[in-house]
Amino acid sequence: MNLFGRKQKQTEAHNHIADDLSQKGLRMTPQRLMIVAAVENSTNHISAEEIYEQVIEKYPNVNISTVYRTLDTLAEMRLVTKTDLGDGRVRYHPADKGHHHHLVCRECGAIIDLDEKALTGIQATLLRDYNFIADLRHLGISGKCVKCNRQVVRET
Amino acid sequence: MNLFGRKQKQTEAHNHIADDLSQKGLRMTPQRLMIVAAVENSTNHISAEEIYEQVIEKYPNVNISTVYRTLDTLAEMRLVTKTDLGDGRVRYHPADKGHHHHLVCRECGAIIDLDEKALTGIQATLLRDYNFIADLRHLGISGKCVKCNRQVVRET
DNA sequence: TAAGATGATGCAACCCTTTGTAGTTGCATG
DNA sequence: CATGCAACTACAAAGGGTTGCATCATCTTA
Repeated sequence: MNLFGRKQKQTEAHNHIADDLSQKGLRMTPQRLMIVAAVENSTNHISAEEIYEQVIEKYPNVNISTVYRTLDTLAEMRLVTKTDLGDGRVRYHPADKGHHHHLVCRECGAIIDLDEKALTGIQATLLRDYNFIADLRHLGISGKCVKCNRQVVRET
Repeated sequence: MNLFGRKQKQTEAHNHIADDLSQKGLRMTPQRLMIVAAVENSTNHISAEEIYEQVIEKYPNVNISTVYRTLDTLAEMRLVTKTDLGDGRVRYHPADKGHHHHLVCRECGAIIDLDEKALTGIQATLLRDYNFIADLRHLGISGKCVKCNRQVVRET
């Protein structure tokens, strides 16, 4: 599936996103085309820097601030998700490729994928008790994995 | 209560933290003394920049990287907590002043305090199903508050 | 098709934070 | 008290990300 979950071919995908953009009075530019393609073609989560490097290979005068601005725009339109795993750089992911969360081990850096259903309970709680619509897509939760915890126990 | 929840007077608090430090082979320095005092005296969450400004008033040649390194050390020792509310700067808080989470509205920036008990359920789930010890102290959850959600509904 | 309006971009500067490094401070041991 | 070692610090530089601004591109309407 592509970024939009409808068609297979990139050109059609881009036509579709171009539609989405123009519905909001925004425009599809060559820069945005390449940024969208980079996110779409990444197998897993991709960083802004990695997107930037892919883009300037074909279009060397694009600025990285354009990459960030485009990604923010796409995130606002809910076409991509931003995830802060706490390692100092934000990762991007096509929104239709499934949502999930990440358990990040503070010690060894291991990343454990966590199904999004695991948190639907608190999402409901927050809505009911706090009138708050929590956006838990691609949440990064820090902590300690079993392996690292065992090590501490051994040492002590 | 002070940062350590035992004595009232700062000097004693600092003696106590000095003990904690030296137990780990670390030292209590004048810089650390002032940084600890700044976190301790803040009524709510304080940023590194704010701590830095307090410190250099009395000790003008302290560098901000020392502030960051000290805060990281204190966080590792679980004496302070770091919270990323998503506004581009991390806040610090004495660990013994109670844990809670924050619901941050993506639209208006409102911050709703959330009791830490609200998330103990998923903490247990993550431990049981994923063998992961989640550190949910002072978590920042982004989303949309009722007020902003109502506005969108009205507009549409 | 010309004019105005609005969106998008590149560039430079800046913000917050981290990191490398060389020099210092303080502790422990002989 | 000298020596060695490890912790600590200031400074500078860099990293990831954002922002202000002037310019450019595109769209609309007449």
